[in-house]
Order: sequence, then structure tokens, then C-alpha cells
Amino acid sequence: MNVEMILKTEKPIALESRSLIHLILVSNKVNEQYASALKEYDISQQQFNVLRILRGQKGKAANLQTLNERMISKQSNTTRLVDKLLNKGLVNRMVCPSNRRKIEITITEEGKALLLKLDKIVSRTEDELLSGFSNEDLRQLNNLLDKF
Amino acid sequence: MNVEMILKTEKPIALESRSLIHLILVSNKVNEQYASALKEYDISQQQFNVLRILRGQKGKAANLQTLNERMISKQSNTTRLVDKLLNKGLVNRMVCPSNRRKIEITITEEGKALLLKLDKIVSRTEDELLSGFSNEDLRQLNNLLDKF
DNA sequence: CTACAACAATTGTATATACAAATGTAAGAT
DNA sequence: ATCTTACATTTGTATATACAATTGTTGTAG
Repeated sequence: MNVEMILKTEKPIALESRSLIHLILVSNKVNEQYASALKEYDISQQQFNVLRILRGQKGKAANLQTLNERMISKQSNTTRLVDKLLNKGLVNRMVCPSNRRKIEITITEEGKALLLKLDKIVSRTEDELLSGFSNEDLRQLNNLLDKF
Repeated sequence: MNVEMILKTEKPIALESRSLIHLILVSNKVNEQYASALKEYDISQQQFNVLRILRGQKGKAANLQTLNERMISKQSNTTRLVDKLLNKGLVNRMVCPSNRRKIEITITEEGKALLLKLDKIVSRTEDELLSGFSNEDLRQLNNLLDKF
């Protein structure tokens, strides 16, 4: 990926700035690829993310707060995001009987079925994005990212 | 940075998925740090980015297309973004005399003065973000990011 | 010169996000 | 029981972004 095009705009770019901008550029690219892969099914990345979290619950419900904590992108509109999924019939929602402040969300069969399709195209996208990487590269990358 | 919290949601996460999600999480964190550092001056990251591009032009004007190409985040609202900077008096804008389709943007003295202040706080933010990194780490990171 | 395609920027619209304020519920203190 | 505080979600609002359609300009083929 060509980061030089951007970085040439300021001549003596410190190694630090370069790394961070580079990181953001790559992340944007990755996000775009995910988004474009999911677009066919009218699912945003965040929605996909929530569906995967729910599937990971194996039947147990997740309340909005839990979703919020585990979502890739930070706190904001979990309510509205779940509304969208609800309208599509991909999740169920019920007030928690033991604590009526909480709202419990579960994935529907329809949601699971959709996820199965999405898994395939997402993993194809990931393969493409990482075609230049060996397993050793990936381990190294993870180690470096852990330092943040 | 704790990626496990998110990743525990799906049990057998492939190394590839893990790396990409990890990357996005880190990038989000970096973006948040930049945003919060710039917030004090009511400048968004994209606005900061454009100002830096303009400064890098050393007096030469940049048209909207050029800005667009060099902006960190992809094509969208360069017109509106520049409008904001214009309202703040940080840039000038004039129709290109040789090709009236183009709009030429330059940074004002006020814009340059602001950038000088921003440079300081941004570089402090970068230092914090990368405090765990040696120069060798940064080089490695850049090499890996280049593989995308 | 006119018609047409390509170009550069702008506008419209729908959706997404950040952030603060408001609503409704639960728990604890007096 | 009442008051206060904390909790969980929802709503409002301003801003940001994606994407398509539109406007105005230039270049070119006939």
C-alpha cells in the first residue's frame, strides 16, 4: 500500500507520525473492504459485528451494555443499531424480567442463517487483504499491535 | 491493548481475523486520541490533515482534487470540509484563473499559526501512543503495514 | 459554431457517529 | 414510605460520511 503519496505532503515526517498515519490508512482500507463485502447484504460492519457477538453467546442473551463493550467501534448508538437488526428480523429483543432496566438481545434463526453466508464472503475478503502475509508476519503484527 | 475482550466472543478465531480486528481496534484508539487532542482547538482530524497538506505545498495552492487524493480518509465532502476551514479563516479559496473548474486552496497565516500549536500537542499524543515502541519496532510495523 | 463527452466541484439525501440530556428503573439511606 | 443516587437505555441534536445526481466549465469531433 502506498503511504508515500500521503506522506510526501510534509517533508521531514518523523518515524512515529509515519507509523501512525500508515496504520490509519491501512485500517481505513481494511474497513472499506469489509464494508464493500457486506454491502451486498445491506449489513454494516457494526451490524455484522453485533450479530457475531450474539452468535458467540450461544443462546444466552446479551444486554445493550455488553454489546456496547464488545463492539469494535465505541459507545454511541447501540439502541439504534439494534433497532435496525430488529427491523430486519435478525435479532429478538425483550426486557429483562429480573431487571427491567436491561434489554436482552438474542440472534434469530434468520440472523444465524445470514451469518453463515456472511462468514464466507468475509473470510474471502480477509484472505485477499492478507494475501501478502505469512503466518509469521501475522504473529509479528499481532505482537506489535499488542504494544499499543 | 486488550483485544481478547472482543475476540472472546467467537471461539475459534482465525489468526487472520484476529489480526484484522486487532488492527482496526488499534486504529480506532489512535483516531480517538488524535481527535481528543485536537478537540481543544475545535479541529477535526480531517481538517488538521488538510491544513498539513496545504502547509506542505509551501505556498503553492492545492485544488480540491489534490486534497481529496491526499486526505487520509477517502473521497466525500472535501468541499464542505474546506468550507469549515474557510469560515474559521484558516484557508483561502479562489477559482483557478486558467481553468475555472478548479478551486485553489491555500493556507492563511492564521492557519499556519494554528498548525504550530497543533504540532506540539499532536506530537505529544504520538509520543504517548508509541511509548511502548522502540525504533526497531516502528520499522517492523511499517514493513508489515507495507504488505497491505 | 454546435453538440457531446469529460472534468471539477457542489448539492441533496440517507445513514452513521459523537455527545449530552432525558426517561424509566432499582437499590440504599433515613 | 420517601428521597436520593446510580444504573440502563433512549432520545435529541449537531456533525460527519457515503454515494448519487447536478451544475458549470473545458476540450474536441464533426
